[in-house]
Amino acid sequence: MSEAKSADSRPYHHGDLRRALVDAARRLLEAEGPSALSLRAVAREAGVSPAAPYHHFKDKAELLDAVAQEGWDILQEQMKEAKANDQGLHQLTSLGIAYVCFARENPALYRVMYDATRDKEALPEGMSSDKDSAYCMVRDTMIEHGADPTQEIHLELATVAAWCGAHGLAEMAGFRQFDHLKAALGGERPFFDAVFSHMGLFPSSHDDC
Amino acid sequence: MSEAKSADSRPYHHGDLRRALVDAARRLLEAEGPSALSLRAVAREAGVSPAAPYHHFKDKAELLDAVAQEGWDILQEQMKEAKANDQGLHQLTSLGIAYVCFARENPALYRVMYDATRDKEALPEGMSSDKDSAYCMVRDTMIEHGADPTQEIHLELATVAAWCGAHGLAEMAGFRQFDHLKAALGGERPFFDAVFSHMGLFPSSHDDC
DNA sequence: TGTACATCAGTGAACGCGCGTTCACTGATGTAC
DNA sequence: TGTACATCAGTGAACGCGCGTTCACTGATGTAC
Repeated sequence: MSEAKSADSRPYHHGDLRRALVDAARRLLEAEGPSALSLRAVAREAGVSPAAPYHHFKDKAELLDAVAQEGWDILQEQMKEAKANDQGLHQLTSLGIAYVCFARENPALYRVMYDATRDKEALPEGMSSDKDSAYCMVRDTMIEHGADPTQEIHLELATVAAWCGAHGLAEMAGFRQFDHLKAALGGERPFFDAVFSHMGLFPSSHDDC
Repeated sequence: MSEAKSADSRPYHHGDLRRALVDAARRLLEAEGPSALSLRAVAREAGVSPAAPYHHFKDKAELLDAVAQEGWDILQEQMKEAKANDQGLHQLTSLGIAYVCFARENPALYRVMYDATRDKEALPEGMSSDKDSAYCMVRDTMIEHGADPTQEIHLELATVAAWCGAHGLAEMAGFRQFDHLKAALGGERPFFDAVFSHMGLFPSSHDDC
């Protein structure tokens, strides 16, 4: 797992240690879980002394922020792709499935993404009012599919409701209790699809079959 | 905050240290957050030596389990009460609101309740198949209100969808981003109600006004 | 009623550990002349 | 083209800390006779 190279193969100066540290953090995260994510462990994983990260991050929290930020970037990228690969009413469900799949494939990263914001009492990056934030992508998709953009409160509530459903499913998806449902429905994605279709907001991709 | 009493006011034997430790843990939890919940801190808060808890719990995890268990008990109690105080279609929304309010009032406890199960890869207590589990309460309420109990998969999916929505909202409810929505709607409970009503599964208590 | 004794539930000191962070340092790099 | 020097990005040892857990202990309690 470790990226540490033998002493003579790596030059004294790293090149892009900041990048390497964030990568190391992500590797550690998925291999050992969020509780293993100490600054020292990240430095170790990157093959560097415990003091080295301080040339790139003010403190541990700043490193975690960078990791979380990258998580949101990737999630948004994957949602964008999912939306582009689908049309019509299914787009909203595709966004939801992309969201939940991301969380399933990167459970520890997903956790860090929310923890980083909870500690700061700030917004998760993905829910900011930036045009490309994941949150705005969901809201805009709703508008494209007929939600009335002038009914602001209604629109926001619908977006929040969808987001809550997706976040809830993302955190629950791993419970064993659902194994038989996944089996009965033919896999994880059909399971997600079916749960979304029961949420009212998300048209199921099977509704029109 | 500390329950420690002066040396001569507390007898050498505590009486019910197990109880006192769980209480101390809950106090610590809400005052300092989940990260402050060490075994030593709990013992300190209970006014007892760091070794004392080992006469009542095998290790730290077992204490945490007891705390989580108590959390589920309280949540289930509050949901039961909420259901009893409401009738008809609103019952489901009442359950949801009780759930989210509990999480809002005990955010750190709520976190521990889910963390304790994640670590064991087991089910959360509240989602067990016990007759009085919170999960079964939601499912049974759906049946009472017309869901077809013979369509097992459909019924389970609907319950899961509702649970996901509630969990998601429970974790999001504190974000500042929603302050203006809460204000516009007249408080937290109306906000929760409105989000639930956008989830399709939960009839809003305003739908028939 | 009094006493010996087993059991239970505490104490407090100690263990080894990994953590975040700081510090004086040094090796590599790039720029001015 | 060569050299002096400032700057940057690493090192490795050290700091103090709080943690979970163990250990030999001791004070209080309850029971048998």
